[in-house]
Amino acid sequence: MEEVINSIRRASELVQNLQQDLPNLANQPETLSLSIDQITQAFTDAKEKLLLISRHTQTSESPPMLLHETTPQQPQMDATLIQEWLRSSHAVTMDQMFQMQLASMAGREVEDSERTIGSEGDQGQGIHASSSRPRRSREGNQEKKKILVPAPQFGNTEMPPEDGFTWRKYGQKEILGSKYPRSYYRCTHQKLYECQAKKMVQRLDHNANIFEVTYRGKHTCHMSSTAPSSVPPEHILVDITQNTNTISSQLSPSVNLTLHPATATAATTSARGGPSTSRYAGDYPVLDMADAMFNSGSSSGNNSMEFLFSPTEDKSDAN
DNA sequence: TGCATTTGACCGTC
DNA sequence: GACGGTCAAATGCA
Repeated sequence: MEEVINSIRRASELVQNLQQDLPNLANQPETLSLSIDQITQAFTDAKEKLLLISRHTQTSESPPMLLHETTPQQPQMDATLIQEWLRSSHAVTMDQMFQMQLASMAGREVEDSERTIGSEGDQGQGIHASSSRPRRSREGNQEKKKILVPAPQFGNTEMPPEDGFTWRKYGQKEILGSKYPRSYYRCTHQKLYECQAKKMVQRLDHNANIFEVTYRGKHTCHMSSTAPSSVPPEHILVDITQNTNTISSQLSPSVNLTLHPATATAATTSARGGPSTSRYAGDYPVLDMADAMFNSGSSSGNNSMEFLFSPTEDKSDAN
């Protein structure tokens, strides 16, 4: 543990040095980049050591545990951070993840106030004043789950990392007081499977590298036997439809993302590859892979590599 | 040809 | 009336 602390101290020192030298380094991008790399490396070292300690503790003291079943204490925060990092396909650096953590903590205040607003209840019950176009009532009391997701550094940085579902963009809106527009997505299979899941994506004003993603509604597209993914991502459905407050009060959603071995398969990309469309065969494949690597002794009893490369399911989309 | 994205307009809520 | 969420025609792409 001492090594971890030393690594963190070293990283902190580097950050302080960088802050002091920032005015001088502003014209030296290469030096600046090098400095950032050093900081990143220091934090990464600390994280890796923490991970090792965490693994050791977990295997020696307690049975494997689903992450969301743990209490949001410090070790859990670390695991969350690492998971977020893994989930972003290493597209963000570890120090960005720390930024995210800070941003997320700041976001709690927003969510607290939102909770108040959300609890006002649904007043619209599908009464449409207009006859020109049938419209759905606003789902005011629908459970929401707000999360912060790092923007990829490579590829399409306009979109947050894929989240295991396929989404179709149906709108974009400039939001008052926000620098960046909010994008609206619904499940690709909304019509086919009457899937009501939706999400809104918006960059944070103060940190364009982080997306605030708000999920609403349940994914029902996995319930059908003919559904595109044969395994219902139950853990995610639960997260979306419940515990809005609980989830919001924690660091990030990944705290609550149960790693379901049965859902893990290699990731595939859309044949059409639309920028906002993500198609994972399973859910959070990167997380699953990490789970396989780090928690291979889980209660499932499956060989971790077997579940990673399970040949059992062709999860290609029904599109 | 079919599906996804864009974008202006529409509509409900406050 | 302002704002946010949604619709749907137009457009793009493979």
